Amino acid sequence: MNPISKLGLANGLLETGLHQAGRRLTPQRRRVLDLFERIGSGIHLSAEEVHHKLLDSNQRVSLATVYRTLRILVEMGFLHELELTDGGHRFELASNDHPDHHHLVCISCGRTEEFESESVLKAGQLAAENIGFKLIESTLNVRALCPACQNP
Amino acid sequence: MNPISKLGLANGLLETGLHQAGRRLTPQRRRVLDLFERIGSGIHLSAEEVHHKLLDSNQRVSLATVYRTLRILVEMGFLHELELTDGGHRFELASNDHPDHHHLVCISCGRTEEFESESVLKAGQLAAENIGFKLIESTLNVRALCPACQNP
DNA sequence: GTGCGTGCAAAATCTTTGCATACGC
DNA sequence: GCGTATGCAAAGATTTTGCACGCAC
Repeated sequence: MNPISKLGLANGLLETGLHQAGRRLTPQRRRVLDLFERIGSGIHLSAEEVHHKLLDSNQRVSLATVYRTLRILVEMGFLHELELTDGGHRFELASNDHPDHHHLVCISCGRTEEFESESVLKAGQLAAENIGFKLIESTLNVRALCPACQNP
Repeated sequence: MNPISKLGLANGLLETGLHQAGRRLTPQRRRVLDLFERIGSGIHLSAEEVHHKLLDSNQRVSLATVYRTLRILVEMGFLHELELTDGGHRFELASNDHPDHHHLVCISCGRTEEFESESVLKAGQLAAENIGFKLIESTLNVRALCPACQNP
């Protein structure tokens, strides 16, 4: 799966999904999703960072529209919204290559790594079933100290 | 372990811990921690809610002090800071009865349940070790649909 | 052409901070 | 008494909203 085909695929899905919801495919919405696909999965951006990166590429999108678009893309499943321990929310591409990955965050320097775990998925599924919940997704946030911050 | 003895214990720990850090045990700090102990573990409050509940009990503490105190209590390990999917941050008592518990959140109505899982803990530990991180704590957030919201 | 989406600026939230006063130690 | 903590109000940071215009359909 090369970047070109992924990009085309996602744009098609984006258009279809928007139209089904009575929404429109605008250049701004395409620009936001394209940005995430260009930088690849596993990168976490804040709304502010998305805005700046777009401006850097000469793609003018207002910050308010970035916020509105991020919310829509999360709602449609193209992006995941992350709640790591620092301030504002961050967003990343919801990639099929890494369907259910988790985050390790260094509480000292903020360095973030990702990992996957089948047993975490199963444990979440089991816990949900036990009380009649239907699992949608689960994310494990591990707060830790990275090697550099363990030996200052 | 009854509520009285727990309350006394935590207040002693609070005082000792504060003094070790050159800080002081003030009525405001005691009020915030007492509130969390009165309502018990497993309840998640926002700063705003803490403030209102204290006012309801005729315990005047300014909102700014609530924020400052919550940060200190988290830092000292008396409270856990949660990042569930809705807006602001929430806090809960860090109870020894439930050392490492996780959260199931209904994305439709916000209903929140807790559960524990040894395998989640192990998976986080393993992932941290693999890249040389030292685990501090891990929390699994499961987004799901509760029974009521599955059958509207 | 219709009506959703955008940009702008203002508003709304949520949280932190500066400073004078109060009080724990 | 010394120096931290508080309360208040103002500032910051982040996110949302109202409105007129533009553009996707």
